[in-house]
Amino acid sequence: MKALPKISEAEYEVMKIVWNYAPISTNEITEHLTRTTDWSPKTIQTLIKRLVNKGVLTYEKRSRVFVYTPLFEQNEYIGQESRSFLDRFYNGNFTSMLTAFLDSGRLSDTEIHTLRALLSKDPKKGDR
Amino acid sequence: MKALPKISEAEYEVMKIVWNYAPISTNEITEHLTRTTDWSPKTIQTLIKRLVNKGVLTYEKRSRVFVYTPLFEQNEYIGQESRSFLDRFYNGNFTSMLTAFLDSGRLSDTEIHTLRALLSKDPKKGDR
DNA sequence: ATAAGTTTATTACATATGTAAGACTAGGAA
DNA sequence: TTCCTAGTCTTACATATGTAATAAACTTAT
Repeated sequence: MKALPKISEAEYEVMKIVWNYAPISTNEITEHLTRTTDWSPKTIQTLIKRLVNKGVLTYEKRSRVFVYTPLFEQNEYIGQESRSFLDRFYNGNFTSMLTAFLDSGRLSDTEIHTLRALLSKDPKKGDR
Repeated sequence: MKALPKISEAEYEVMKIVWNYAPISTNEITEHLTRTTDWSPKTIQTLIKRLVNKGVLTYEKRSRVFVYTPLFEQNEYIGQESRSFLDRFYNGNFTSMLTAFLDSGRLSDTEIHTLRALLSKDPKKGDR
């Protein structure tokens, strides 16, 4: 799996919308984002353009409007980011991260319970 | 807890050394980093300077050399980064992250076992 | 006291990012 | 067919980051 292009923080906000509603036009993206941010439509257009240049989005021209589609799944991207995050801060070790979270008391008893339940489920076949 | 300054990727490499060996001089930092990176000493000095400007490091002058000390703990910083990472990619929800990892088969059976053991330990008193 | 050398400070420059205005173009109305 | 306007493309500018060279300053040996 080759490395996916890096998506900046602002660009990622755009992508959240696109992943959710693709294929989607500039105007639709803008509508969504002006509700959650205070960005000018011009700014949003710049971000979309950059995402196209980076190879994150493609578009198709529908009469006078462009309609955008992502070139890879959100999950793929989140997976890549998660891996690099774990590498950077926990030596690539999920266990270290959990330990740190437990030690810092950032997980509620309920959450701990949920996590334990998740881990006790049957593993998927073919993992080994 | 106020937000800690943002540390860039290259700067973080410097900080890993400083957190490990502080108080530490420019030269010592440089020695460590030239072993693991191909950065010029000049580059490393720039990074150190920026860390001081950002309020990540202080220094003390020992005759002609500066000796640096971090202004906050690595754990604090990793905690902040972890929080913002979880927010950005998993809606602040640790459980979602674990689910994603389990689904993508990125955790070995052994690791799953370790995690479960961790979660079954007595919780620390005073958490609730 | 001064020169030499070591260490710190200033300046440099390209790319990335946040944020946006202005120029250009093509589809649709007249 | 022509013009208007919505929509896209180009340009802009400040800050951040990666990467470093050059200038200035301070210690210490002479």
